[in-house]
Amino acid sequence: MGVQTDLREKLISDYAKLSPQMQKAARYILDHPNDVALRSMRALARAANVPPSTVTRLMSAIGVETWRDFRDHYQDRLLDNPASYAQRARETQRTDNDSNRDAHLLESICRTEIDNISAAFSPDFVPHMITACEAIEDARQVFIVGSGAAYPAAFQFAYAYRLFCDNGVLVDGRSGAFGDELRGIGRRDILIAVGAKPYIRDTVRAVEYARSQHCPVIAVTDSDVSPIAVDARTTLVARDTSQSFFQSFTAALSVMQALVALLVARGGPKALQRIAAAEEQLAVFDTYLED
Amino acid sequence: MGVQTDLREKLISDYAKLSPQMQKAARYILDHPNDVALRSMRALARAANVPPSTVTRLMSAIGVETWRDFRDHYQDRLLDNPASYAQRARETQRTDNDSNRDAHLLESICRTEIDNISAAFSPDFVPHMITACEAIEDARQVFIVGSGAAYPAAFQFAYAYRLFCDNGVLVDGRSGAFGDELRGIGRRDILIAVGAKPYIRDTVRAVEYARSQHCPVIAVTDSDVSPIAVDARTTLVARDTSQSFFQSFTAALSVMQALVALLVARGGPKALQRIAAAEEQLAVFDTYLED
DNA sequence: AACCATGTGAAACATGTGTTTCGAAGAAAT
DNA sequence: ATTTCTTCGAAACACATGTTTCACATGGTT
Repeated sequence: MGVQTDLREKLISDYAKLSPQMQKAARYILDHPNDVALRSMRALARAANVPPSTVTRLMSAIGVETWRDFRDHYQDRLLDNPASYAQRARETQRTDNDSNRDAHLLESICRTEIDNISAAFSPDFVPHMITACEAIEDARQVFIVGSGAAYPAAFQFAYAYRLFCDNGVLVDGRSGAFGDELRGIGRRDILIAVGAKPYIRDTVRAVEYARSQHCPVIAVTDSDVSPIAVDARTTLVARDTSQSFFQSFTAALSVMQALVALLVARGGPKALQRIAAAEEQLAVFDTYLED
Repeated sequence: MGVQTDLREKLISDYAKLSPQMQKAARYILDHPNDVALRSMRALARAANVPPSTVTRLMSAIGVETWRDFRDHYQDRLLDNPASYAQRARETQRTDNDSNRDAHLLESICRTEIDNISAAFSPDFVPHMITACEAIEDARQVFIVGSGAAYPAAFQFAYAYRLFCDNGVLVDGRSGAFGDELRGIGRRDILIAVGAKPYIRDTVRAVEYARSQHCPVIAVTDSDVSPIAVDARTTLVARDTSQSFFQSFTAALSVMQALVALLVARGGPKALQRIAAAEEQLAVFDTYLED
């Protein structure tokens, strides 16, 4: 029985009693354990935005003699836990009892999610993404529609977009019917529609309505031939392959986030300025917890 | 420039052409690859019973600029940052002219997202996930709270959970204040709280209230020491590292989806049956588009 | 023999490392 | 207001690190 329990636990349990700066260091260590094993103390301190002395002090605060002891602990941990996917998969398959079936499922989910995202961000994807950006930048109003499981992705875009542009409209059917929210949509607007099979009727109808009003559509969907993608200005394909019964909208969410990031990057300092203003406003409303 | 294939191969193939002392160093490196990642060059030289200059010479003999490059390579291997990562990153960095900046950004976003998901599904994560499932299965009511950028993840879980269980409550502050929705929460319930830095006050307050009512909490957050995770029954850490200005809740969404998948898997055929019923109901309401 | 070529390790070097010290700044208590 | 007490970061420190330099040795070739 080791005298020292796991240093990570110690760090967590003592966290509340540490001084603010030490908390910053402790938090960085908890969030980036590999940095402890692989990088120098000073480098870690820099990354955590803390002077080196704080880290030394943290060591004695949690009862560790020297940084070296601490680092050795993390190095040992790194050597014991091979992070390799292949190795993990092999191990879980080797002992296929009941408790490991869950682990195997999670492993499989993880791989699928990564595959989906990788596929979404293929090189062919870039020009479509840029086209979408241009369309959004030129639009008078930006409507976003996504129902059911696709709603999170639509919401995410609308939420982030609102922070630096005020011409976004999330069409979620909450303020009355879909028709109300889409009123006045036209050729100078853009509709971003998110959805995968099984396609939700409301979403498809919104797309059809927009098309009838000559409003171009950006489709974030699971296939180039999805009903959402018919006659779309651009189609961003985000696979929803899932290990479970449900579709996975992880890739779609990721694409939406990437779209926002790209818009901000193209918007330059002006966009950043607006974001700063929005953040300040949120701070005024006491939305966030102070550190 | 030719991308370096695995340095280990290079070391083996050139072994015969090296001078005796360099062979001694090379042999030690081949036998103790982890020493390269974790120990210093001088320490490795001592262990190999060779002066430091020999190791430096070995570096240039195998065409590596500096010991640091060599060590980084071995560190990446230890972390199992698949070689394809580094390779893809270098390729995109290579063509870093102005026209490709967007492509580079997207590439970088993709890599970060994958990192986040990988980190979230680490092996240590499995037991926490199982604990969370058990807590949910035993709970009378399942409250889900997540504001701002975390809302998509919370919504996603609530939406999917509703398809096979009817004791889920999404606390979104829409039907009145947070307090109303949390009314009656107690020790037999469970609260799933999603949030990352900067922490939204309402979410933290919901967690504190739940705790004050002795209701256990499952925290899906960005750190073990997040205010949301204080005294939590289980903490599922989902990093939100992002290339853009915004946090990325992709990993959190993925974790929530995995939680649902696991619950269904553990629920067995009964859960599937309920899902089928729910789907049928949706079909009755003409929600989906028929093929 | 003299000569080059090559292999080698000790020492020098600038920089980086982990730790300690010290004084300032602020809060808490008297 | 004065005194503790804590927290903190800059600077100093002694040592380690990766690299380069240089002198010396060895062995082979003229």
